[in-house]
Amino acid sequence: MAAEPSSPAPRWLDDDEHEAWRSTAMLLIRLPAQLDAEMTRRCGLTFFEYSLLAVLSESPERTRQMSEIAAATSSSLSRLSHVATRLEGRGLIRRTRVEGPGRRTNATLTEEGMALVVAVAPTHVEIVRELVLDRLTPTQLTTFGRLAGRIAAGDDCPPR
Amino acid sequence: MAAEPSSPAPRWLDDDEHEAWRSTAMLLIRLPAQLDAEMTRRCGLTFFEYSLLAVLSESPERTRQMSEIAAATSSSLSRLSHVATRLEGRGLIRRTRVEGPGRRTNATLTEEGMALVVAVAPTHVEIVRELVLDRLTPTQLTTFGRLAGRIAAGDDCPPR
DNA sequence: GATAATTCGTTGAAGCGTCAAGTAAGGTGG
DNA sequence: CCACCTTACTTGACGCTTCAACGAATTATC
Repeated sequence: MAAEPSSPAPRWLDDDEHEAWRSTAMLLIRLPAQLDAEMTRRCGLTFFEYSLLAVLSESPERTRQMSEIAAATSSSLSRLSHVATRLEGRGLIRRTRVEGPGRRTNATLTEEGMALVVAVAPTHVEIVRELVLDRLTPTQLTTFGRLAGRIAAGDDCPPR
Repeated sequence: MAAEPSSPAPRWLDDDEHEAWRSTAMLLIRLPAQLDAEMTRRCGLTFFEYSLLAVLSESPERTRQMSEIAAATSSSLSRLSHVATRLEGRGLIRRTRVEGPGRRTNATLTEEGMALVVAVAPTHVEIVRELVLDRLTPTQLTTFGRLAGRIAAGDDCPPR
């Protein structure tokens, strides 16, 4: 469990970097937990579940192929499949095999699912405002979004 | 599972807000997963485990009370306790009851634990650089850190 | 000086995500 | 036309986090 293969003198963080990293780490640790907690408490859906339903609600026919949803939500197909099983059990979505070439599966938002998305959407934006957007000025927010995007873009993101 | 008690017309997001939120959400979803994956792969420790060991390594006597560690790592006491059990099993830390008033427990970094921290620290900073710091210019990084801190500060953080 | 309340920590069960393997449906090359 | 590869999705087992309940040690209350 040693370090990397022959490390060439580590570049330690200077004070500015250290401070920036501290704040960033704090954000990464706390925000997701807060968002998820509030969503679950006030909407009965995890953040990921809501995202999934929202993606479907914006899709033609409220329908989309599983692998497309996975890409849209940055999740593994496996995770999506598990969550879809649960949401299907709750009657919020339905899965159907797509006729034609390949082994494709579509997920469709049911009426109940659509009703739920409509019902909780206001609460969702409110939570996002409380915990993120309203904590910065519009100018700061734009700046933050652009920088966050640059970090997240991760030209790499190795083929997981 | 309806919306909030009598919602007063939701303030939907404008285009700028929407874009900022998209980037932020992307960051919150991807970065933690990437950081954890790299840490586990290259260091044999999750990010949280490393943080815990690092906190101890910087403490006097390499020792600190459980509840203090929980606060320092923004984790629940329960989570910390489970992780401590595992790390203790690996011989990286040791727990001892504190004599005196109250029911306090100290965690101490063992020699092996300290050796591991020293060994993987360079890899840890390298990962942080690759995935975060080196993706922005120093100026951008400072700005980003300040804004992240403002969001994460969350004067609220309701009594969970 | 018992009862209750507070603080601190552990534990077990349940839920969710990941990983590795399996399944399904077509395509490709020999 | 059959062995093999690729893409798309599912499944089961395992590990980690959370939640709720409990246990330990002291202090406050009556």
